Amino acid sequence: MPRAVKKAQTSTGCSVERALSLIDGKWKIVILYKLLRGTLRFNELRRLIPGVTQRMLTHQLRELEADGLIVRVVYAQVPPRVEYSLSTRGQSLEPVLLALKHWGDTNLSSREAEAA
Amino acid sequence: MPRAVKKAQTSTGCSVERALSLIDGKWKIVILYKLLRGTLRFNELRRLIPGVTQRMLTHQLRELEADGLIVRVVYAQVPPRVEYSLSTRGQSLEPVLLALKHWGDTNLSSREAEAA
DNA sequence: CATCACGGTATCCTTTTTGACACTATGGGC
DNA sequence: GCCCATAGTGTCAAAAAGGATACCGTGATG
Repeated sequence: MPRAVKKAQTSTGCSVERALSLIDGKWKIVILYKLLRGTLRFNELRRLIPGVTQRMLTHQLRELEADGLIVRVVYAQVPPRVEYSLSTRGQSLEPVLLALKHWGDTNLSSREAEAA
Repeated sequence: MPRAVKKAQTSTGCSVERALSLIDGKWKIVILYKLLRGTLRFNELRRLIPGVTQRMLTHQLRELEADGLIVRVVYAQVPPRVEYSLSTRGQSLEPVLLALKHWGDTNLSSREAEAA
């Protein structure tokens, strides 16, 4: 998303905007979506999301973590092992994620989505 | 939102992404949100959304129209009169908009939103 | 010894988005 | 005649986001 408003900046003030600023980013929703089903490691996410680069994935994960939507757990092992999972707050996004998916499934039947 | 995926491009294929690409843009959600309550004219929207510039508002409205989410009606008058309202498809987004707002209201109490 | 996997970083470049600002047509009001 | 409002458009430039590519350390594998 071009970018939503900077972190919780009460412009129009509405919570919708603030909410959006947290899930704004080309991959965030997908990441959250994949994590709905459970914990995943960095490269598992990478494989589940075709097209994302390492840099982008790292970047988006860090932002999600900073916004308290996901939890990052590092295991001091070699090779490194880092697990990502939804935080309580992230889990509370489930209804939104599902509403979005439902809408997409219902109103965007692949290509013939031109009928207003 | 920096930008979601280009128009309905089945990357991860998931409908969530496609749905997002339609509502991606710094002002789209707010516009749709304002229109939930009914038809509005260009300058009414402009006044309701502080911070948006004429160019941006026009731009976002055109994209929403192109995606079939809103309807634009021009009255051949002077001064010009253009009314915007949600299309059927746009209206079907209501659950998503509300879920988002509800989540925002519930999980983002202004500033103390740091608790994971 | 060379290579692979893991989970990143760092750097550079391009594309996309957004913002600033000026300009337009027309009719009415003063 | 001059100014106002409406609903834009056009151009330019800045900022932000995203992508490509290379590199790192370590231990196990072959």
